Amino acid sequence: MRETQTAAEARPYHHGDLRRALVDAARRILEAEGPTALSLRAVAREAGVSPAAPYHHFKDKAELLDAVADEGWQILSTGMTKAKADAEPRSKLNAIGIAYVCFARENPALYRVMYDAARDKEALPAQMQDNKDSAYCKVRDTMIELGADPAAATDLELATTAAWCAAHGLAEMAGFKQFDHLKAELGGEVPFLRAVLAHLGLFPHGKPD
Amino acid sequence: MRETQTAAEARPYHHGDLRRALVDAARRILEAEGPTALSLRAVAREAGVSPAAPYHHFKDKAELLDAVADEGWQILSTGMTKAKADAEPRSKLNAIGIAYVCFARENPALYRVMYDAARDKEALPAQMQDNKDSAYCKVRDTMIELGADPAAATDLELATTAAWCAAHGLAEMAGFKQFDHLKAELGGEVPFLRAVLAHLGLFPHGKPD
DNA sequence: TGTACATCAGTGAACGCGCGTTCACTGATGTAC
DNA sequence: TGTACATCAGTGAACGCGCGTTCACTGATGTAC
Repeated sequence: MRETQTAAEARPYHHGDLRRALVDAARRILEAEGPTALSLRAVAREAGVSPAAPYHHFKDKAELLDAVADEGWQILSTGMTKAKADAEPRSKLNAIGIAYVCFARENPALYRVMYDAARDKEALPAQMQDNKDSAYCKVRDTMIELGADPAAATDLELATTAAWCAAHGLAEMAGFKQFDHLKAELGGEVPFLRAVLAHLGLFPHGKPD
Repeated sequence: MRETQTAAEARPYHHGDLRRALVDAARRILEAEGPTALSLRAVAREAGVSPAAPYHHFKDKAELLDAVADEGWQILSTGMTKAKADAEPRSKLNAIGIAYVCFARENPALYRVMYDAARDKEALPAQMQDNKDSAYCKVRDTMIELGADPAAATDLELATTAAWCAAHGLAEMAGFKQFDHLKAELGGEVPFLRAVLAHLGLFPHGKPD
């Protein structure tokens, strides 16, 4: 398996799949040192190539970051799909919400890169609204399954947006120390997340747990 | 009025209130060029002093940023107080929420600095939980006024947190192009914000408008 | 009221740093015949 | 199957840049006598 290769490891002159290796290296840096450490040079270093090598695979730094962000959205989408499949019908939306927030909490640096990339374009990635499998459509379709009226298009979009906002807000806030005592009181981070989402009304949960 | 002075303007060797001028300069840069342009040197330049001058007033860059963030929290708090005072009793919470989101949307760069500073400390500013006049306490107290049980401490905190998350999430999402058609359909940005908050259930509104 | 002097709040030059990007190059690969 | 050659994917040195911070300094201020 090549994707966990580190800088010093021997490799032929031609890499084979440097593009892939660079994205992986970027994710390793994100996890270990956070978003501020994510420079093109650092990524090349981590992948064990010269600072110029990435330019054969990405036009510039932004394009690399876009690729990293893209992968993040895919992973998130997969996690949401799985969470939905595993949940009982009535708690599907709740499960998706928890999966979303947990992804953000487990990959905070990656999550930030995803949103920063989106902010630069002033748009969330196109796959969100168009792609049938996108995270956005998953939330919307689940709302319909739970009884939302698919004919009331504006209302449905507003509800989906509201749910997304709530999850995003919670994802960004959940790390603050202010909430440590609440987490302790409720028995952990996930119960805390569930409790906050429950207060947001949008996330009905069937039988708890 | 000194606070709008620009770099070239004549001024005596001793500035008078350089600390104030630096914070103002930082805010001008934020508004004009965004958070990535906010370097210590740029702030000094904008204030019309040498790059070393700020060090007589701030230990380092982070301390200047903290001061900027602090001012942001104060302005936000003031805006929320005013919004609450102006609203009818039953729509006070809704008014506070709108004021919060509008502040963030009108000062996006400042808002980001505020949260980045908080993230670095892994805590929202102390004034939030302790200070009777803080934004956090304002939301909580308003919830009590609207009928929340002040004896159910955990539940009250969860509800306040949920409201905060929703507002923060909306504040960060509202700028994306995806929502342009919703804003158009609903007649502007503020109606859109109201509609999303309404879906979040936490923000009861008395008579609309 | 004047003067000596400590203190304060600036200056401007310099430091080392890591960054994104470009360039001329070279080693490896694969295709045409 | 062997060879010529175009193309691809690397190298490594160099570019200019702006950054945060430090330093020895100096001009202005205010206080003690």
